[in-house]
Amino acid sequence: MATKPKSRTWTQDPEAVRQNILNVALVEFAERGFDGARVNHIAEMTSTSKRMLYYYFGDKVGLYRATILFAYENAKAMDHDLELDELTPTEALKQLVIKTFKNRSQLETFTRLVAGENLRRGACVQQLPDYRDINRPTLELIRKLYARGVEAGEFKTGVDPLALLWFVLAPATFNVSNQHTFSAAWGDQLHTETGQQMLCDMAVRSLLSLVLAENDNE
Amino acid sequence: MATKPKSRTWTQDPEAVRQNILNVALVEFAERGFDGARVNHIAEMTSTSKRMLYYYFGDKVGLYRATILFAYENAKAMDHDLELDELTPTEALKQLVIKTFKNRSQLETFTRLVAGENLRRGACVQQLPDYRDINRPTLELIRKLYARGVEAGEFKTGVDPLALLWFVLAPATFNVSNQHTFSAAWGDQLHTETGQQMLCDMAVRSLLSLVLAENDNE
DNA sequence: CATTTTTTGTACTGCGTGGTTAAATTGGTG
DNA sequence: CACCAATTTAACCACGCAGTACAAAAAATG
Repeated sequence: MATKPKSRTWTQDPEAVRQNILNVALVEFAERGFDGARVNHIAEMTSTSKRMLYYYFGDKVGLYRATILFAYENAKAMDHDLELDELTPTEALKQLVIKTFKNRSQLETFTRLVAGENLRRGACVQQLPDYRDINRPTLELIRKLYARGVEAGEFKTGVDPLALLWFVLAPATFNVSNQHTFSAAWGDQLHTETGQQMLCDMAVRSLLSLVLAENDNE
Repeated sequence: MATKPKSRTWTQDPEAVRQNILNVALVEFAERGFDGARVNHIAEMTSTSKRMLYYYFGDKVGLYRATILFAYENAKAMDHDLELDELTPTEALKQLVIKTFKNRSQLETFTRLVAGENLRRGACVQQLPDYRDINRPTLELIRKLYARGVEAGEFKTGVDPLALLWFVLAPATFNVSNQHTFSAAWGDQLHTETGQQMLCDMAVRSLLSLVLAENDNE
């Protein structure tokens, strides 16, 4: 596992320990939620001791806060591999929906963490000063993409980019964060390989229907 | 407040007590999640004592289970006031989306409870024998509606009713269960009166785009 | 009224929790 | 080595938690 600070320079150590703790905490908080998470359990899973959690993060809430930021950094790192600028607006939007949809199900941990934070009514993220900054690029991406589509005559005017973003996130998020009650209620056909393919495809089409100019096949 | 049997006659009313407990427990579980909920706190809010919680429901999990069933019963009661049979399929589907969307935001408590249960990976609902039965009518409703639409030539064929249901629930659910992180990230314009109106309208249009026959533009 | 059965209140318990105390260990520097 | 500051360990604590023991009071039954 994480090779413990047995090396010489202790100055670099704290960061490795911090990362180790955050990685473990992320899993625990995402798995059990803030209230369900146990500091003791997190401590046991790290390669350091409980005292170190408090040494570095103060208390449970402090650790939780740091974990959320950590999770967003991780998640945002994935966003960067989107290369949408070279595609036509329509194709780019399509890809964005698909990527988002697949990302969220890969990043189940992240999605669960966010769901948990919503259950807390965003108590934590509201107090993070740079939360908006973290998320700004996402909206900016869509805004530009939409503007490009309008300019190219592919998209109709008057659509709110924020609402567009909302409709990109909604299916992708719901797909993960409600899968269990949905499957339990009506079966898990939609959470098979082919089911997911279908949902993703439908998500694309339904979103495009909101932005495509009317005269598309005329 | 519920005038409890203080000194005099017992007024043997087990059912009322049960209901009272469930109402309080629903709020607590929805508010704080299973792990965050406190049996003591629930007890204090009822007009009876903690002992009765255990008398009627065994333990915390038992109470939670009963609460979930209770919440579903409450929620399903609202579903019944939909009178879709007299509308055209297209209009009926439209109304279904709108009603679902508005219902979910009214039933925030219910939605939060479900979100919490998903964080538990549906551990509870999976063990409820009649969970599927409870939810069956919802899918059945859509199935019939869709069949009616196909028959009337308004809907295209080959659409999975389950996926349709999924796309009815996704925006309505996301709207509630992710509102806090979304607002914190990009502002709350979408959660104002007009914003909600817009989202609801877009939800309708995007869903219809999935089912309407191609020859829609008269 | 005596007896049994059901419903409620009081007071408690054992344990796991978040958090802490205080000292030991380590590496760097003279 | 002596010394200091950064780090780690181990034992510890107060408290809140889910759950219970016990039985009084009300109803049901005779």
